[in-house]
Amino acid sequence: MPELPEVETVRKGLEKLVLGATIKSVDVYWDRIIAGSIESTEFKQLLIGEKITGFDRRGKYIVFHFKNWALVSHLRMEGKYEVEESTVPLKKHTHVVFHLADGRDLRYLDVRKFGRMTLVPLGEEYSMTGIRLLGPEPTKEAFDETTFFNTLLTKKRAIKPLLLDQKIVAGLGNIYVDEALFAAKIHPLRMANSLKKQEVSQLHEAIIKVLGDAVEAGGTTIRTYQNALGEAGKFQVKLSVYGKKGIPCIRCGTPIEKIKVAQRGTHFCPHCQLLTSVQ
DNA sequence: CTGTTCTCCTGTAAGC
DNA sequence: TGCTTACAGGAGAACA
Repeated sequence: MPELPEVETVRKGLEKLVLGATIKSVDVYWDRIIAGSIESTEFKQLLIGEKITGFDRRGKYIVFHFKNWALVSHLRMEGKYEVEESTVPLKKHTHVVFHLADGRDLRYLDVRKFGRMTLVPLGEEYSMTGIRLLGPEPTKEAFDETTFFNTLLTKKRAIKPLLLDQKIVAGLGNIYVDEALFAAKIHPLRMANSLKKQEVSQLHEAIIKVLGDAVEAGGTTIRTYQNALGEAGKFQVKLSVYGKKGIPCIRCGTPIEKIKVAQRGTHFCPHCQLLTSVQ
């Protein structure tokens, strides 16, 4: 599933392939993909003749910029964009097609139909629901360690679901949360307000590193992209715990365990990530 | 206000 | 072999 690194890779791919393109018409095959107050009928009308002037990203949201509008797109679990000549037959699970003036299509596909795109007047893209309440980007510059520590002190909740909440820090999903907690040697069920300053410091560093490394890995394959956006990068990222149930921990050899935390599959090393805080 | 559970979706894998 | 059931999960709504 796309988390921040994959979304950033998709953004770069879109920039490379369709920046400056003009939309000739739009087809929507699954109305619920189009969210917000502008519904699909109006959505299709308003985008006719609009030129894509830029692509931005905030957390896991991709923001298309037009002269008068912004299109905020969230891929959720399995959303993806593809660029094809408009003569190429549509694949199964194609829900939105932007026909471009140059004869190509920008197509949105999504097997589970969880993804959403919202059209808003230019200038309102960062104040809309979802994007407005996002925490800082997980970078050294934007993500302040002291603020993070102080926020965690006020939260009586397990650390994993808290990190999945995009209000604390933007961009983490189920995979990279497990990876960051493993890197910081913190058990996913530890109460946020029980974490010591040193642990929060390690976690802060791990989040920045895990996501940063993955962004870099995604970026290395960008040149190989032709039509599909955001797929190739995944192969470059090597994971330590996610999906490694039963496999020896790379640090201590103990088999990785899988449990459920807040309905999510959660992977951790029972030896490196102790629940009892004996530090 | 805070924290938890439910809901949306469909393909894949497991179970009988 | 073929049917049924469990599972995967981001984020917003509904609920406690």
